[in-house]
Amino acid sequence: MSTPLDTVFAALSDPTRRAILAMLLEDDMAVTDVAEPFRMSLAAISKHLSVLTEAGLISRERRGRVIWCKLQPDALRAATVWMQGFGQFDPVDLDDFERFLEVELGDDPAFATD
Amino acid sequence: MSTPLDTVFAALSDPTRRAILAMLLEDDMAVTDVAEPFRMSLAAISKHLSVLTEAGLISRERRGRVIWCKLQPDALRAATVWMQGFGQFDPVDLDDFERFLEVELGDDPAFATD
DNA sequence: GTCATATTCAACCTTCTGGTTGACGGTCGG
DNA sequence: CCGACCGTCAACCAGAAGGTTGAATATGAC
Repeated sequence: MSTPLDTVFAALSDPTRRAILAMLLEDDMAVTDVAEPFRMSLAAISKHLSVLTEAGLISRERRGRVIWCKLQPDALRAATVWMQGFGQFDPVDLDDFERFLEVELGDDPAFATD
Repeated sequence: MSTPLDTVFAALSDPTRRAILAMLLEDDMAVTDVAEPFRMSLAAISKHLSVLTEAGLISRERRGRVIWCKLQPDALRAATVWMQGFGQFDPVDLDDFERFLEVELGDDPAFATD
């Protein structure tokens, strides 16, 4: 058996999946477009999207030929409750977050920045 | 290569490790005492503690024969920054957190409540 | 209907994970 | 010094994770 918290944290533990979430923060995207910047097969990305869907972090909706991926940030709520219980967290400056994301993407070996 | 965020989220994805962190929230503990409530070997718990140490979530300090485990909640900061970037998080009621922990412990198949 | 596009499925491989057991090394008590 | 206790290490195992490729499916365009 695995709790929601298990699957959410496990989903977040992969840098490719976090990069995908960051991309979806901008806008909804088709699967093919999500896959484009990564140096791995479409099938691999499709699997990552399944993991994110299982965790409730995104939803997928078919419109015509295209499947659109949409962020579902509410799934992070339980995880946030858990973490905040450990205390002492200052409110976060969103500019920090932007910079943070850039560094993270740069660090993802599967993310083609070139 | 794996980023700090990878290892922190991976560490948190296991219910046994989250239970250990919750126990350490109360007080520092010796390894043997950490292991006591779980239905698994001491060696297995030792491995879990290594994972938590690698992630920076706890520290271990030898005093005499006994190794004391201590929570290092600062390691959660980067993860918290990441998650809060995804928005809309109300401040958390700590009573909720207490109840949450109990439910979580009850759900961990390796945690002997009997 | 046919062809191209969009996405998943299935089989496979390799590496990582979480557990086991048994042997080992450090430290205290007598 | 000796025996008991505390914790880790090493070897092993089963299963999950993350990637590949190639075939299959579904829809839209013509």
